[in-house]
Amino acid sequence: MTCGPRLAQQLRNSGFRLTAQRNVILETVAHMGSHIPVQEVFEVARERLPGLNIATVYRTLDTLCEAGLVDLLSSEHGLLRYSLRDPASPHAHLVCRQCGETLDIDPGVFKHLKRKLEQEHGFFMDTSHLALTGICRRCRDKNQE
Amino acid sequence: MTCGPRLAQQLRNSGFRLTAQRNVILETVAHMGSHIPVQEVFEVARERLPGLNIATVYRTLDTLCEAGLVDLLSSEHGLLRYSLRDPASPHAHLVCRQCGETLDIDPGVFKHLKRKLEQEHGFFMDTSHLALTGICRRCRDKNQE
DNA sequence: ATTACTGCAAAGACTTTGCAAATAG
DNA sequence: CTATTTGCAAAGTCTTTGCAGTAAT
Repeated sequence: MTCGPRLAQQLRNSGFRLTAQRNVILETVAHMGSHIPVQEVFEVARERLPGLNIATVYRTLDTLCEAGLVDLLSSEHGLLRYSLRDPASPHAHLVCRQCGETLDIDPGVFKHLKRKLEQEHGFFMDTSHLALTGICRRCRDKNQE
Repeated sequence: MTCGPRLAQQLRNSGFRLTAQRNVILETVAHMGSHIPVQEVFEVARERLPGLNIATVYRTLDTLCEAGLVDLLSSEHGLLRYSLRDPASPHAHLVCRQCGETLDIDPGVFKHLKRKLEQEHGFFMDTSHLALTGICRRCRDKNQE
């Protein structure tokens, strides 16, 4: 992956020290996509850094948030979930409330809605890392059998 | 309030017993609006039912979910939040991430988006109790000073 | 009379914190 | 060298569960 070093540099520019733990955690998040629970970051990162402690993962993700590298997202059920913040390709997710599958979509579909909310309510909607809940086709078909 | 008895009846029709605790909790949720954390339901309900235990509130809200009377929502930070499900007037919220103010809006604005997601991704979006994050006009103006 | 429901207390899950040892800069 | 960061363990929060007593039907 090419974004690892770039992100690490970005972290240093924010005045944080670059440690092995932060490096691995950052790369882990970068590889795992979006809406990742802390526990999963921990499990994957620990494979590369066996001594890693989960408290460090919590602290590091918080640090990465401060540095603007990841975002803390709202979650379906009391768990902290993070996503890599990627200004180059903002995106949104469709999460099936039945099977949990998530689809990444282009946030272009929100243009119409966004404009409408601005005009009608003076509200400027965040369209990056938005997660919409619903039912995917497969589950829906299954339910109708 | 006129919806109390109606909701209680609905609970019974789902095969659950109607107890004082459930009655009070149901009315509490009905009065408190949306995105209410469990702890707040507990505090308000306990004023009317001093012996009430918070475990009962957790269990009851779960029951009310099963009965389809309330919805469990996704929350900004590891807390369970519920909203009354009101089939007569589904609605969505615009939440300002800066001042926290929430605006209730008509879910009609999602029609276009909903259709698009169905056509392009086979995804059937939930449009009741949706909460969108963004910046309200007031905060935005303030930020630009 | 039955069976579901509640309160209590204890356990569980997730997250945060204090502190001494380790390490980046 | 110095200030940050880490691992560990302990504490803190929020949520769930077992069980005996209570109440709804």
